[in-house]
Amino acid sequence: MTSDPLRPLVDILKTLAHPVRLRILALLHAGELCVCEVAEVLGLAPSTVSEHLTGLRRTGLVREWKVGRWVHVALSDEASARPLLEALWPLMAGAEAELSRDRAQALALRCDPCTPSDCPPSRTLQEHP
Amino acid sequence: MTSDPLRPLVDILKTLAHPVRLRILALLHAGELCVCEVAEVLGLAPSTVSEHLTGLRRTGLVREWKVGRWVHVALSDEASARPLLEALWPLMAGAEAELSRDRAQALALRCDPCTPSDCPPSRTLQEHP
DNA sequence: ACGATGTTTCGGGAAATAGCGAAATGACAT
DNA sequence: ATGTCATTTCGCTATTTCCCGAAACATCGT
Repeated sequence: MTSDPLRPLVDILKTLAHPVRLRILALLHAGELCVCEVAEVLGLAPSTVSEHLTGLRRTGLVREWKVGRWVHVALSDEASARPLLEALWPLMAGAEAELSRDRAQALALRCDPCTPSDCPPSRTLQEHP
Repeated sequence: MTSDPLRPLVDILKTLAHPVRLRILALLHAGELCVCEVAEVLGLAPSTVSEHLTGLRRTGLVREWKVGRWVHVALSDEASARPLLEALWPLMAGAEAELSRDRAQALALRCDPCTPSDCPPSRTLQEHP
């Protein structure tokens, strides 16, 4: 009933206000990943990561699409999300050490030898976007 | 032990991620107020407002100082907070109707005839900063 | 000293959030 | 068809957040 016009902004800020979700966004800043890789890098249960990603998608910060049996995730390219994300990177500068460790681990996963059926489809992932 | 480098940023985002605290910041964008005026405008118990303000002060977004028996509040002018606050106003544009109603009510309070002892010391407050 | 007024702290109850494992779902491979 | 693997949904518990009223503080006026 009470149409609370601040609600959309509050939803976005609440979504941002969690260390795991910030780490996910920083990871995706280096390129797209699939859900299982994110879970592996963060050391969390897949169900936990899935729930975080649901929130990030609900607020339009992230987009997902299916590739075979994997779900790929990337930062949103919508006009409403871009400026907000761009404003976010400098704020995370203080955590660069941890975030670059995350990126390195994602990169390592990506390069691991694995059988074709174990390996999610190729995607871009760079150390320093 | 684990010194979580994202903690400071998460704290700030959590502080921002609440409609009441956003309304307080928007109110203070028009000028300083005392705690009881903020409580009156928002229609909340003074203790509730006090607790919100404690959070805002903890994260360096506002500053407070005593003036007689009143506590005045204003936006922080620290270098760390300024850019963040400046980035915030455009994000709140969608709630301009509600926020300007708040400002108008604060302005009205300010102009109410009141006995000297009931009246907080003078301060600046403008409709459109 | 006393009472009045503004503010903060404290205790508690309701609601939201975070994490997990187990079970359900969907897509591929054999 | 069946099994496997990636993902999501569900049920649950633990923790945190939010709001209030009562009580404690603090400051002013008389």
